Amino acid sequence: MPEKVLQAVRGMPDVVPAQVGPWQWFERLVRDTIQGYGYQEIRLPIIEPTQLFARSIGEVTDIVEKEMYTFIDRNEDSLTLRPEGTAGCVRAVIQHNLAITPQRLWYSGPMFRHERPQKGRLRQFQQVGAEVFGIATPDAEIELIALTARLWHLLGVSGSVKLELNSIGSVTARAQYKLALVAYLSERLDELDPDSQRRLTTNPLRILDSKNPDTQRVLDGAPVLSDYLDEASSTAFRQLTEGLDALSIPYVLNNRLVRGLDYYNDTVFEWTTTELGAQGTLCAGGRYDSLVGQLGGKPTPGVGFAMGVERILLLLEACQTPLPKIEPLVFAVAAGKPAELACLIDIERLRSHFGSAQIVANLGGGSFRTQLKRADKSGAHVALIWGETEAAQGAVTVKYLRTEQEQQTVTYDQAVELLERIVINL
RNA sequence: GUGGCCGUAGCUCAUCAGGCAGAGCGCCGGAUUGUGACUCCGGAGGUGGUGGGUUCAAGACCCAUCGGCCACCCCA
Repeated sequence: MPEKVLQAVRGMPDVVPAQVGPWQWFERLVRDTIQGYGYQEIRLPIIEPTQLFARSIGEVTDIVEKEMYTFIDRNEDSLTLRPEGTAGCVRAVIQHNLAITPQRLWYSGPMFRHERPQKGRLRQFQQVGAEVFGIATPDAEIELIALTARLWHLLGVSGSVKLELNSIGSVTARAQYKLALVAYLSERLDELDPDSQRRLTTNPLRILDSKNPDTQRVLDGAPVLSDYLDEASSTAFRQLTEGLDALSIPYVLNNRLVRGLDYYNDTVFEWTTTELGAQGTLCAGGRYDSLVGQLGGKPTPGVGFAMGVERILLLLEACQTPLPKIEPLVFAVAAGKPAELACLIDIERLRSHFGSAQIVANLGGGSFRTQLKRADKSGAHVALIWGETEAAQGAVTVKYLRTEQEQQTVTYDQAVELLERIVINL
């Protein structure tokens, strides 16, 4: 079966130019916002030793068991395309001793999970994450949540997102709770859905966020995690909610929110939306005070979150958030040999003068009519015209494409002035 | 990984009781040989996702495969 057309790997789509506008806008906004809180960017490799993920995410999680892109390289080492960002970030922090003093870090890039693609779920997807190392107090959580809340506001989606919060306590508290939960659910084994029955032995806490209504009904009578929290966890959680109250950030307490990765303790949170169907989690995170030590570093508390960029972009679309348009300032039109050379020289001068404004040249010749059609289609504010007449008098014509203003034939310097007036009004 | 729906021009979609494929938009050219958007005229573009089967005949029916969508599972 000769495959005629090579196509992208399933679940790993291209982002074509027509779609790239929202990406760039989002990326800039996120970078500025995160760095505005004093977070520093860290750039991490896409591939890590398989062991790193097995040991951090948890051996019995779905991610490690069946979703990782793992391969043996030429040195016989087992490597894995990262399924999430925290593990690699922690590895780097340990390797470069970055947590001697408290650190705020952020990163972005592609993650890989072999799942069946659907809306808001891809095999290669983009995440932006932020992590705080060396801070054991809940002011770190408050800051991270405030940061994300600010982002939703800036993106114009704050009306469509909801913050869910929980504390899953310390390792020992959770172990005790797990016993109680298993004891309770074992009594009602036949009332649980098959998936939950299976998880009773593998990962009982995950039963809590089962979507099965019958299972949820069984859980109504189950022991509650918050009853098992020790003093320190309860105090920290109270301080967290007090901070959010002070900032008027609304949240919903969800004592069945447990999260899928094993390394969390105490705080876990999720920003969700109902606009995107089944894949409603936009951003999620929590505290992981034992992970650094567990991976061989000096015991250092950590908190962080990761957000899924594609999902947020889908939400922007659903909310019809208006995006700033980027259109060319100038489309340059020229005809006739001397005029083309004059144009060539002048548009380079314009680019030096106007910096980041788009100055688009016509390529490949064509009649004036053709070139002006291209100018119009480009969305440019003005067409600058170099023709025989202009060349003869060392001038250029400024033709306004978006307003009723008359076109003018002027000197280069005057043209720059006219363009500056447009730039100011943008 | 499981289940359901879907796959026709660059895009949005028609057609059909199985009889050699169409529209709108977009694109290119012209009316307007130095002036875009509106209008008019003309044109290019499809081995009907791919491979196989049934049939005199298949884009339409059957199977497989690839891809998309939706849900489950899981998660960002």
